[in-house]
Amino acid sequence: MGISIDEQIRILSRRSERILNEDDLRKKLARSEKTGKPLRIKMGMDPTAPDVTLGHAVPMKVIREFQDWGHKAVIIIGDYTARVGDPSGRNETRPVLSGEEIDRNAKTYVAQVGKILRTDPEHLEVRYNGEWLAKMNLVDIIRLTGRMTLAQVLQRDDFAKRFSEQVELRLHELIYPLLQGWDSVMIDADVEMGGSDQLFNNLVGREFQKEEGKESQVVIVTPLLVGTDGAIKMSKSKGNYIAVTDPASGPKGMFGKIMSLPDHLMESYYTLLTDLPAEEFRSLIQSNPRDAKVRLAKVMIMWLHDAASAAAAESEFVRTTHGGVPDEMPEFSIGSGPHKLAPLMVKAGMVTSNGEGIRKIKEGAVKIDQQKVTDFQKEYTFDKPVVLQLGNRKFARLKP
RNA sequence: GGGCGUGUACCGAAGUGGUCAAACGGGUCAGACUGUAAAUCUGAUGGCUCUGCCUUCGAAGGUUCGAAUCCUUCCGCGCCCA
Repeated sequence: MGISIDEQIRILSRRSERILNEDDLRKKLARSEKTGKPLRIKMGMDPTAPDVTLGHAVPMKVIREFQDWGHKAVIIIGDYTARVGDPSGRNETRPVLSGEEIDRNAKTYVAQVGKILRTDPEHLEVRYNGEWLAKMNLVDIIRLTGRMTLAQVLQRDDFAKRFSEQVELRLHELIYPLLQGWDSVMIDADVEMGGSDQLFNNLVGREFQKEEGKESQVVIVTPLLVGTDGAIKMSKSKGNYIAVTDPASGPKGMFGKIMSLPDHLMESYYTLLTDLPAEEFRSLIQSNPRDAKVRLAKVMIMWLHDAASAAAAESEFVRTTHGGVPDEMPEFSIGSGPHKLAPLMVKAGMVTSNGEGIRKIKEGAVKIDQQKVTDFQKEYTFDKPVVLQLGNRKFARLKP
């Protein structure tokens, strides 16, 4: 394998907010090296929404390092815990999904995770925690809850906060960390990865393993990636996320989303999501933020798509920001007309109502074949396809 | 079971009889600027056959010339006491 343990720790530290604890990790790594037995690196995924985001990608990149050193990722799909709802980092109760929704989401996870992780059976094991949680009966569950006190559970920051602020806190939410901890026992995790908001949950696993007379897992938490709003943690439910499966270009594509990140986020994105050396991107960010962001976008797309898509996304971006028109856009057959423009904009999905379309025309935001439209009452007849444009990001080809 | 409180547009939050399609903030969209879609400034943001009309303020009824605002019932939610 060739890399010293010191070197491994150094590499891991780039994305580690905390390692609990480092000595244990060193011991595990050393033993694994000696025996050739890979470590089991656990990460839980809550299938409450179908997208794996760049937020998940941060701990997953760490897992990928472990895989590259010969260890095994164990991804736990929380099909059962999703029925409970992880309250991490929330100040409100998470909605509980139906079984079908969860299953549907869970299925797509494996493919998405494959963009980041090695997926051969040597390096990846995917488990559903319903596998063992579904078998527990009431007595088992009551015993599990008896392992912790209320005071211990309320140490968790968001629980404590909600409790003291008199925000709703349901009993089932308190059980969530216990279930997640039990997962670690069941799969014999050596290391559990997660965002820093998972710290408490992961430590429960460490504790439970010890109680069961097993070797305790090491807990590594990564910094939380801030979402596209530049303010709060990237999360599916807040809509401030970039998904690993987002298209490279287009109005909702990775390139555009990354370009619209506030500049001050670039350093953390470079650090957490790329492997470029810090000196390199720091100086680029300082000297030319615009180019630094383009570079970031391209690196991300090369990673999650491919080099050709990255180049195409950039050229499309440059063209459209300079008033150009992209090669590809959605097409709509509308018949020759006559048509008023606002309803066409609705049909093309650019606006949600005629009124909004009319407003946009009045604002001077609408163009047909690059010509600004000013009269919202005017009726148009088309004998050949035209490009309808709102702002410089939304395009549709209208065919007679 | 008892008490207090609460339900307003995408979200948060004002409004306690007419001047309310409803302040303000956030978000979103657009305009200007910019070799970033960042930042900043500006505008828009219920629907429509758009200088007017229609439908909204948890639901249903009611009082009134007139209700988001008052009354009745119902539903949802929060906390406290038991």
